[in-house]
Amino acid sequence: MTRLSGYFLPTERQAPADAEALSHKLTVRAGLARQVGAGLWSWLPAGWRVHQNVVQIVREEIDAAGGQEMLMPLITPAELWKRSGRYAIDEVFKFRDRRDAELVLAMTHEETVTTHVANAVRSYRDLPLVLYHFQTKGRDEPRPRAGLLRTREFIMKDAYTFDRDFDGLDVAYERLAGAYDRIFDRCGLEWYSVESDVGAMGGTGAHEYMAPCAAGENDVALAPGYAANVEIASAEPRPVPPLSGLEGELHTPGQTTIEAVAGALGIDPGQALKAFPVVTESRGLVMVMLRGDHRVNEVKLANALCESVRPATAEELEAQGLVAGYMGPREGVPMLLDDAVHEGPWVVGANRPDHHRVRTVTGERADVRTVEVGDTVNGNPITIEPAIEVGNIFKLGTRYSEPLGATYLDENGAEQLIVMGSYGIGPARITAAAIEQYADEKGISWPRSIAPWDVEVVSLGKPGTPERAAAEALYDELREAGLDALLDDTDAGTGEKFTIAELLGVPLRLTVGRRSLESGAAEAQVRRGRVDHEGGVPLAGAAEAVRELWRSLP
RNA sequence: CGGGGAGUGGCGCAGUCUGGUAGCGCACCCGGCUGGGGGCCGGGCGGUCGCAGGUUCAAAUCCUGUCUCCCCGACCA
Repeated sequence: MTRLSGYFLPTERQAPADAEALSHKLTVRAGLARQVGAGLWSWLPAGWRVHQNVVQIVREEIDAAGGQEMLMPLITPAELWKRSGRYAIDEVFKFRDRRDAELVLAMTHEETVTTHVANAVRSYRDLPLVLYHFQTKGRDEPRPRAGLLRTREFIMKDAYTFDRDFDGLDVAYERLAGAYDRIFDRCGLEWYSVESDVGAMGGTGAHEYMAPCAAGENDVALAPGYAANVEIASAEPRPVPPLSGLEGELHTPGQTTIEAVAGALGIDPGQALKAFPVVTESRGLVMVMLRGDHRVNEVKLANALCESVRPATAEELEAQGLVAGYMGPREGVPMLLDDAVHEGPWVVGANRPDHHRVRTVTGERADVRTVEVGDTVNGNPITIEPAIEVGNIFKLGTRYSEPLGATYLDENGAEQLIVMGSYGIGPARITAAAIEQYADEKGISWPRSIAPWDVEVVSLGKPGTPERAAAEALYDELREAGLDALLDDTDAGTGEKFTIAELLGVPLRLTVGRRSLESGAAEAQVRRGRVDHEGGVPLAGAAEAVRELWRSLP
């Protein structure tokens, strides 16, 4: 029973001055959520309805995939995190209780759930398992941003699978991936899954579920049949003609950038090589060489070298006789060539001021560049677009079962490590993504599956009038028919009611006023596209017509 | 963490440079009109200027310190 009079829906005509992202502005303007502190938000009643709708869809699909819902605490002993090795992560909220015991706000629940499984599971007969919960996560983000998009406290659905071996994990992973597909479809999002980086976590496979939108924090490379996070994407580079007409030493005074060198020599930037000196713990200085028109991808580089990298310092360069602005291959400095760098010839730095030279290059090769627009995959040019990560699935393997001692006895009585997967979804991000993807200049346009209400009845009549009575009757009838209806029975003016209805974004709006009484029908407008439904819906026996119309909505 | 910006009624802002005791629009309350796109008229309530200290006869305004928030980047299971 929801009447707008008396409902806590504080709308704003203007967005907060510091809001940038569309979903941030609309979340506040439509009275869905309010900020408490940096990255800390309260859900207001209307917003919480949306969140709950998303949660219910997720719950149904994870249950259907064999999930068993439970609940683990937000506060956890630091000891667990020290054992798993995650205590050192900066984003972990750490604090102490009155007895000075160290505690942690869980950022996810691998440690906790694995401990339970380690204690309870003894035999291969106890596996497999899919356990999950919806629980608040604490993350001390260095930079919360964009309203609900990146917060320091948020509810996540995190699921964990426990299997006897990697084959079992693959099966569970595929089943959960199928559930994820259905979840995002049902939520009405435009989405795709992309391969993602597993590097630091030591997993064996991972996908991210991305909802494209302007406020997205991730860049995704797309081509027909291909989607990958730019962090790890691979593609064929734009071809460049072989270098010709130049050889030997080149005088390039003051030309310290590829653009300057290419401009002065009249060559394509892709015919010169760029040097990117990095330092790793085990290798020391490594000279990464890329085509001049390409950029280093540090995630791919770190993955290729199997260790973290940092840029070399000026002192380290000098010690090797490398000259900033004119760096090139040099005796005694190991080189790593990007895959796009063939043997040559190339224009490269000569390692002395104001000089480049032409030469061929050889060395270890790896794909370490960032893809860019103009590259191709299977002959198709790629595009790159921003997206919100709304979910991720990850083959953890034994990353947690090993340190936390989660093992079982197999058929032969031999102790084996349990093989795990983890699967996260952020309902708040789904909510924000839906706003981002479908909002127009008037406000939000919810997918019907997650909308705070199914239908909004705008009553234009004053209390006591026949128009108002008709609106009330319609509202009652819709509710009795099982539709989730919102009645605007406030004494606001007509324009204000319509404006707020469009801001709030309920998928179907029915208007009952004088005209309705004359025609015997309530006007119906579909929020998506603001399309008037021809003839409206009859006031007599409206529920059936409304239900049918509602079913046809996006 | 680096760079930039901002804290003045619920929201959006002006006032700060050039100290003189706080103002505008919207919202809100009361009355009336209006009643199909945040309508109109009239009358009201509400802030001590993020916080602390200092200078001064006098501080939103000048000085010092501090807290908070936002944006870009770094970072980000």
